Amino acid sequence: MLRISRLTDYGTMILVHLAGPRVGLCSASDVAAGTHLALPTVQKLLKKLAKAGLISSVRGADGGYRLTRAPAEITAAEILNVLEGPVAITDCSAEMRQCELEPICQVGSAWQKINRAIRSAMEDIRLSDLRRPPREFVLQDLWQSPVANPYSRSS
Amino acid sequence: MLRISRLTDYGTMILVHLAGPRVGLCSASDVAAGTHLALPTVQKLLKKLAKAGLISSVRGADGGYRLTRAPAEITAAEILNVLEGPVAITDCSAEMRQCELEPICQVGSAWQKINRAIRSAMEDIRLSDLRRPPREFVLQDLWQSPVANPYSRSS
DNA sequence: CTGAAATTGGACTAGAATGGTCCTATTTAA
DNA sequence: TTAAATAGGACCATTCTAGTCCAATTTCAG
Repeated sequence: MLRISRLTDYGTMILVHLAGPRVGLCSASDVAAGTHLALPTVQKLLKKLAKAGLISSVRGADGGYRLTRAPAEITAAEILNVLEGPVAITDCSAEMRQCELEPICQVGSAWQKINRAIRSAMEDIRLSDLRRPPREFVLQDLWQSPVANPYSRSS
Repeated sequence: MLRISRLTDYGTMILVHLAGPRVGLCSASDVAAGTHLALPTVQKLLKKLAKAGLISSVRGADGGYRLTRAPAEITAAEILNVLEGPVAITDCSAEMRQCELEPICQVGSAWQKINRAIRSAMEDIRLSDLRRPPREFVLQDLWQSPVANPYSRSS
């Protein structure tokens, strides 16, 4: 169905939480409470995000996590890349080598083309755009057809 | 990894084959031979494509399949839709109802935005664009005896 | 020094999804 | 009537995913 995994969605929620207005150093428990996700899952994802350098960690008592960059400096493409792996529509487009079917397969490089389109769409969206607007606003805005979101950066 | 399934890739290869220059009614065996995919897999996919109306079928001896429309009239979005299901980055964006986390989840409608970007990128690409430019020596290969297919297990 | 609160790194498992095959019924040309 | 096709599923092995848990390490506070 061409979808991201649930963990990627969770990871994004976590990043959004860490990008919150007055959030400093957050422990895993803080994040779990803030996002309503299960603690073990949050721990796992925080480790992954830290390893990838999107967030930094402080160990020991009173430790926690925080973003390494401002929310406006982090693109959706980056987030997907970390949580989901590189965007690669097909096996063929994933690897640098050409697949063994290459002399046979009649499908050209269009998948790559689609790939790039997706990637560039996601590079236009920042973590700061992912924060949902205040509640009243959402209620009237959420189910509209392809109209620009007033809160997004590049519209 | 945000990728389409292998079957979707195969299905696209099949459509590309049916969109070939002087291809009329093709039996499943013809398609299997032309694409070097395993016959049962091809049969399964042809049935699916026929059911979705992308191709039409003729039953009985000398039956087969053919495209219902010209290759330039079929978009990649449509193909993905049939083979992979609707493009829906997250569960939230898949269904018309709002998810239960809606009052809690801070992630806004940006996934929908990414969704639309992907969809529109794919509506700009037609089946006719997916055909790779003809290469004489390659086309000859298509009529040779089946070559070991790295994707299929038996025979 | 000791204990509590954290992160780190990985192992483990149940369940779902995927890819692939096969079987039976039906249709149609020769 | 027979052979060559499609139609519609059933079935299974394997992989992937989501979620949990454990043992080790680090650090702050008394």
